[in-house]
Amino acid sequence: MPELPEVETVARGLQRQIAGRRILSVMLGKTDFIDNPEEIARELPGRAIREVARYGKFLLLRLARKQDVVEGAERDAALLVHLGMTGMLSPQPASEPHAKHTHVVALLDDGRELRYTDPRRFGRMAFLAGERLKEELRRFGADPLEAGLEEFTARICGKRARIKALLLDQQVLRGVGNIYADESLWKAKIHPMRMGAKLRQEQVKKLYRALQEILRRAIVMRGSSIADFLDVEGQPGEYQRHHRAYGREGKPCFRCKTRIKRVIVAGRSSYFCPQCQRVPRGGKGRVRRKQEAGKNV
DNA sequence: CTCGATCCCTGGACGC
DNA sequence: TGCGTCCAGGGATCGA
Repeated sequence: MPELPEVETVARGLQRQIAGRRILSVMLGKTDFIDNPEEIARELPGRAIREVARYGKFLLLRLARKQDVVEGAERDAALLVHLGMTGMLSPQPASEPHAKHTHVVALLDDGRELRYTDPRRFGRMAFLAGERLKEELRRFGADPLEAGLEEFTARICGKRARIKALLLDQQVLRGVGNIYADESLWKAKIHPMRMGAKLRQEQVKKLYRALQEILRRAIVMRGSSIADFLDVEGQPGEYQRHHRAYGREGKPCFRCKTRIKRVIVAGRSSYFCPQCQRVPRGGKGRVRRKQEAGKNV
């Protein structure tokens, strides 16, 4: 499940491997996860990949303009790739057989192919340029590694939603997913159902630091490989060994030995320590009472 | 504004 | 062994 550290890992690998290469041709398989397949097929061939960067959970392949376009001043063209749950983007020798679920193949000018494989097709791919690209990027919130404490605080405290939902909301912060949300909440000792706006400044600061530290460490360890994440070279990440909450239901908390619990918050599994991360006073209970009161059989 | 529900999709886990 | 069923999960969308 590629989140910020996994996508950063892939972006760095691609930057090393394919920056400067030119795309010669494109072959498409299933295209239901692509915004506009015809545009991809038309726009990619002839363009050089200037740079590969991460934007939230997106890979941003910044493309040079086509050789034969003299005017038109089409600046900033990019291929946006979201890996979804099971997406993978990696350059391989053209001689290598295509893996199952390979949906996009771009032949590069060094004889390799940049291949996108994605069994579940929860990913997304789009070619965007100029104003459309800017517009798309504007939709997302701050990068948690770039935001200062002040901006982080404003974003977390400015909305009335549960902290878990806020961390997962890409318009609040871009790049955080289920794993790193749970891990940072565990580290900061905050219950996932707490209302973001009701956190004390001290807790917000703790969360901010926990999130940054965890993301940085995870990047160093090339992300978390749970089911099938592999980097560009086909290597799994190592950070899953350092998970303290995510996926540890029923196992002892690393701090207090209490069994880790799992609840659904914002529609997602949320793992937390019921001892270290206390339920907000009245939070859960009040909601339940309200629901029961409204229901009359 | 915020919430839950639903859908997308496939492979893996599980039960018989 | 093999089949069916259930589930995970990021994000879009819709109705409450």
